[in-house]
Amino acid sequence: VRNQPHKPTSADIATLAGVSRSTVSRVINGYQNVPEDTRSRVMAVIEQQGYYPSLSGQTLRGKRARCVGVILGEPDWGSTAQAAMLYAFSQSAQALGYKTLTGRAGAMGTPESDRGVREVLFSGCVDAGVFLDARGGATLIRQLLREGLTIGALGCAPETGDGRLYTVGLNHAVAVQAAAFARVLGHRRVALVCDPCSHVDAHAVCARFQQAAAGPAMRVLWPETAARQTVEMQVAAALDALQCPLLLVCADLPAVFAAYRAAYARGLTVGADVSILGMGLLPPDLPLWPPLSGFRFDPREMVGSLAARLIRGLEGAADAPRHSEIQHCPLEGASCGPCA
Amino acid sequence: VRNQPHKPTSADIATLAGVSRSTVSRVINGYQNVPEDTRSRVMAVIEQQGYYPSLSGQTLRGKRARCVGVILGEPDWGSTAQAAMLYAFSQSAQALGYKTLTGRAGAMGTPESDRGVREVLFSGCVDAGVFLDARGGATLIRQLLREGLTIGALGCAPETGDGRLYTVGLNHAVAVQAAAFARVLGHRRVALVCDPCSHVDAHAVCARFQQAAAGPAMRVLWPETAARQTVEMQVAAALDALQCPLLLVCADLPAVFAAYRAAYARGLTVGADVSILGMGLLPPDLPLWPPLSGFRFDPREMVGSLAARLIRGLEGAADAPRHSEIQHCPLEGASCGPCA
DNA sequence: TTGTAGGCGTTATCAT
DNA sequence: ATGATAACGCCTACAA
Repeated sequence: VRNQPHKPTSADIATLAGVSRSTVSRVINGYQNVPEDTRSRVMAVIEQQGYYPSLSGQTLRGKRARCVGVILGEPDWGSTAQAAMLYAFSQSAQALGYKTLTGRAGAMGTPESDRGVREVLFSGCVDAGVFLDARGGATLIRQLLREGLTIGALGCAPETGDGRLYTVGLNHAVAVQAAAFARVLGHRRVALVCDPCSHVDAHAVCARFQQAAAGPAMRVLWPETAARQTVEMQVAAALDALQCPLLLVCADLPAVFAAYRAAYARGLTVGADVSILGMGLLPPDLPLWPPLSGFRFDPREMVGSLAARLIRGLEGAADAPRHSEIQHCPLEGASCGPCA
Repeated sequence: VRNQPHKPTSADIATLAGVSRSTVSRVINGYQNVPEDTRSRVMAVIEQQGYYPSLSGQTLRGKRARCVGVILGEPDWGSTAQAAMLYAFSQSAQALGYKTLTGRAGAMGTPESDRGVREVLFSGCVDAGVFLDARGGATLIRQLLREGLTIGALGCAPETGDGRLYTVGLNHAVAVQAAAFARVLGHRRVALVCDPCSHVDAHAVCARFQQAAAGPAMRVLWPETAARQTVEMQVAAALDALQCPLLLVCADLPAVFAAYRAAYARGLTVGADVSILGMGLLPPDLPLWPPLSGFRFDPREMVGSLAARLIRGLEGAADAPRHSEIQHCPLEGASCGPCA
């Protein structure tokens, strides 16, 4: 830290404890071959002086930094979701004794963004890098892996082989279950809604739903144009195209919000005129009325799994799975009723 | 980064460019006295080799790290609000060219938490520390200031004198305006709701509202017990104690959510039977129906102001204000109607 | 204009 | 069991 009067160093501790710097280091790092009385004498001085080893010194010397670099995605995109992930990742890493270093973000794929990423990952005080939104970064990530880095990524296809890429995905079977749910309730007119900026798995789950649900008994609306339209436009288009009662299947949080807003704005009753089904990464306890029905994945579980496996891998465990799929759980709401 | 084949150092660049390490350093740091052809030759090698200076080496040598340590508050408390602040702070800092290092958090005031804080701030690769929830940490912060650190803090009284403590607060005048608003609409029965875990300013604003509004024309309910009760309990108590129509003044997001939920659950019409007025740190575009009325402060503006002044101070500007007060703006909703 | 040398705080190696 | 030493990558005062 700059401007600091004098932060004690291991040399200060050594002098005060009447030992050498090596012995202080041995105490800090818990070496076995240091007798109890020496150890306690040194520790006393450390406590009393408020000494903390310098991370710069340690990493320079080649020690593990116990720190993960975090790369955020496009700032304007899904800021709520990304904020939750950043926070959850920091918490998970902290619980495992790791710090996180967050650096410059930007639109993936531009030279400027690549520079920002490398500035963080090559800073020398980071053991691995995590991309909270890897879309558009596949080339960069492969490059970094070739250069020997350990990487974690959200929204990125898992690597085959023994690479050091850790990934996590949603169990796509949720789409089959959601389609069955809609069928049992008798819905015949269904529209899929998904933010263009959403996690890649959201789009995959939509595709899977369409495949599982489409048939003579059910018409599923999911226009090509959805990938370029805001959720508000998608919802409006669905309400214009389909007759009530209809079902909106929302694959992410912005879609859910847009569906509720549009229903209220048009004076439609949620759960009767318009049914809303959530299916994707959704936080618990949304302040919606009526409460949301559907199937949700927990964002915290997702990043928690990534953090845990990545750090286990960093600690040397060879058996940390490179990829995991998280499971959904039902949301017992009232936003999706039987089709009148 | 560990396990990396060979990250090029300034010595490698020097050899390849046919100059000495000092010249490479001069190029990196933009010294003036290096001729253009030398500079471009060195830069070419740097680009081609993908060289990035080691942060550890730089900070060890005494250079500014351009990195701010971020201390989170209690994990379980107000996680949504805190996630938003962490994300917003990282973004603001990044925009100013600073990284953020997030380390172990914990209940402030315990020895274990102090250790975690110091581990981050004394790591040697941090120019300042920011507490996103300084409640309970006043002693520690004063201690750190005495030790010469630069600190930013949310929810902490500003320091008088020329200390290096940067703070930010809400303009309490919002309470006066909210009280006037309630009076104009003719409300006579009012209850204040505020999460016990909320930002300190939320409680202060509540107190100010009570002071500004209480009188023969208006009864303001804000029991002592509120500080120990969940927002759900506070809302329920208010609805039981006061006759409809009544006004719930909500000083934070959990309070707003609880108010809407309770109204719906009891079959009361928001804006008629129950009016809801938001007054505090609230995100924009909440998916509430009817939309929220009230006065909101922007969380991003708050941390943005803190980040900007703190970093200006770190950059050597003597005139960066130590404290700032952010202003509220109206929320044009329909959740607070005239009292029938 | 450029190179040389010393040191920032730490730890691994070697010698005692 | 402990101390001396070198090295990690970088910056800067000084010398050329």
